[in-house]
Parts: sequence; C-alpha cells; structure tokens
Amino acid sequence: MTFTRTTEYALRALGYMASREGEMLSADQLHAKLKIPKKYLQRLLTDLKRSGLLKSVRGRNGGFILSRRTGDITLAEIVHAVEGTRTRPECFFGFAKCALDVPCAMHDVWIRSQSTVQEALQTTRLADIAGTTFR
Amino acid sequence: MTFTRTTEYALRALGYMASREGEMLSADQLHAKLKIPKKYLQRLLTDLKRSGLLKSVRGRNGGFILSRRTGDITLAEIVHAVEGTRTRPECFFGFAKCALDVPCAMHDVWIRSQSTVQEALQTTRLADIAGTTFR
DNA sequence: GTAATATGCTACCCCAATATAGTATATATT
DNA sequence: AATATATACTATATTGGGGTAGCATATTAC
Repeated sequence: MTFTRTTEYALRALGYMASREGEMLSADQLHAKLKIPKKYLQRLLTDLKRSGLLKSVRGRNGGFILSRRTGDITLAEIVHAVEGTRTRPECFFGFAKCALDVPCAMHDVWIRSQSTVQEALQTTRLADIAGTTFR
Repeated sequence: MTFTRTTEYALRALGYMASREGEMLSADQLHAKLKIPKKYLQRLLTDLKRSGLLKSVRGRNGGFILSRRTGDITLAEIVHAVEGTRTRPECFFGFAKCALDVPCAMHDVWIRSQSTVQEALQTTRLADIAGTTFR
C-alpha cells in the first residue's frame, strides 16, 4: 500500500486547490506553490481533467478548477483516477495460495492494515485535507 | 508500505530455506522450487550472503544455507537487508511538515497502519513462515 | 588432471515511472 | 491585429527495478 509519486502529486495538488475552492489556478501557480515539476504537473492536471475531477479553461486567465465541491470528493476517488485499477496483492508475500486455505504468518496483519487505509481513503474527503500544509 | 518484487523473492526464498533448515541448497534447486528467475535469484542470494543472512559454499555440492537459526531471524531484518535504508515518507501525502505540527487528515490512520505492519515484521521470524506455501 | 557443478562477477537489455522540451491552439488584454 | 498567457499534445530523455548472458573461479567426483 504505497502510492506512486504521481498519486502523491495529485493529492497534493488537489488538496491545495481545495483550500482555494472556487478559484481558477494555473499549472504555473500550482507548480510555484507545490514544487512539483512543471511540465509533469501540467500533464497530470490535464489527465485529472480528462478523468472529470477538474475543469480547465484555456487561454489567458485560464487554468484548472475542481469540478465538484471539496466535500464531495473522496481520496479514494482520486487515487483510483490516477492509478486506475491496479490490482494489489492479496498476500503480503505474493504467495499465491496464502489467502485461500493456508494464511501466511503475516496475513492478518497485512489485510487489516490494508483495509484500514482503504477505508480511510473512502471516508476522507478533499475538504478534510484542504490546505493541510499551507498554513 | 509495499515491497519490491525482489524483497518478495527474498522472503520466499528464505522462507523455503527455513523449512529445510540445516540443508545446503543451490540456487538451481531454489529456482526449480520457487520459480524465481534463475540468474536473478543467483544474484539475490549472493547479496543475502554478503549481508550476512546466508553462508555460501562454492563448487560442486555447494550452495547456500542460513547463517543463523530460523527462530532468530526477523522479517524486518530481511526487508532491511534487501531494501537498504529506504526512507519512507512519514506523511501519507509526502507533505513535509505534516508530521510535525499540522498533522494531515490521513496522518493517524497512516502512521497506525504503517507501524502495525512494521511491528509485525519485527516480531515475525523465519520460523513462523517456514514452508507456508509448500504444503 | 579433467569434467561436472557450484558461486562470483561484470556487462548488458527491457520497461514503466518520472521528467523535460517544443510546438500547436485557445483566449484575454492592449 | 498583435501580444501575452494559458492549456493540449507529442516526442524524447532519464532513472531504477527487474531480468538475461557469459565468463571467471572454486570445489568435488571420477
């Protein structure tokens, strides 16, 4: 249960945008604020737009803006948008049969830890993390 | 908190070796049993030897053998040997200051989940997973 | 002493995630 | 109309994990 750097970027960017709900922010502004590689961020934002989480406006004074209310977007949704349907291993060791009949020693701990995070992702919303780092 | 495939390989290999404690096993035997790419496994085993977890014997009838008792080696130790001191982010989002003064919304869940697994790694020993998959 | 079977070592190749560069296109300001 | 500032798109490095190949070296069996 680790996320790619890209996912981290997405959460950071959207988290910041949540703290300025209603404002249109350009990739450049976000880059300056969040220190995420400019061009990479640009593409990521475009992707997030394509996935429906953001709206974009081209041209001067353009930028990106959340397409829904911050209280309405779960972190799980964001992770899913960025990572797609990445199948996670059911067993800690990648043992094929473990989960079925012969749980390995780490099985319980692993599953519990996974679902803890997973549930948190589903219940935590953008509004909950808005501006965490920017005070 | 996900591990590389290499770490998984190491845990698999050592787990199997634990189930045959005291026997000298060649990279080839392990490869045949565990379906881990031969050459890659070879190198991994050499690394594990260099890190002190295994002893090796060259030449005919040579191979690898655990250098300590299975009840004496923690999984944490193995992970550390393979991954080195990979610093994990303390904050779920990679927010620099989060852990310090302004915990993010995911902080507690994240830390708790991380340390749950971490503790399990420190308390689970090779003896506990010996031969898990091989019945 | 030669063949067979091991580990040890070095140099590659492949691929996906990450990152960069350049150009095309849209729009507001002047 | 021209300029400045945006996004959109495409192509191209870069990097690290994973994997392969070949030869050197050590040891046992014969």
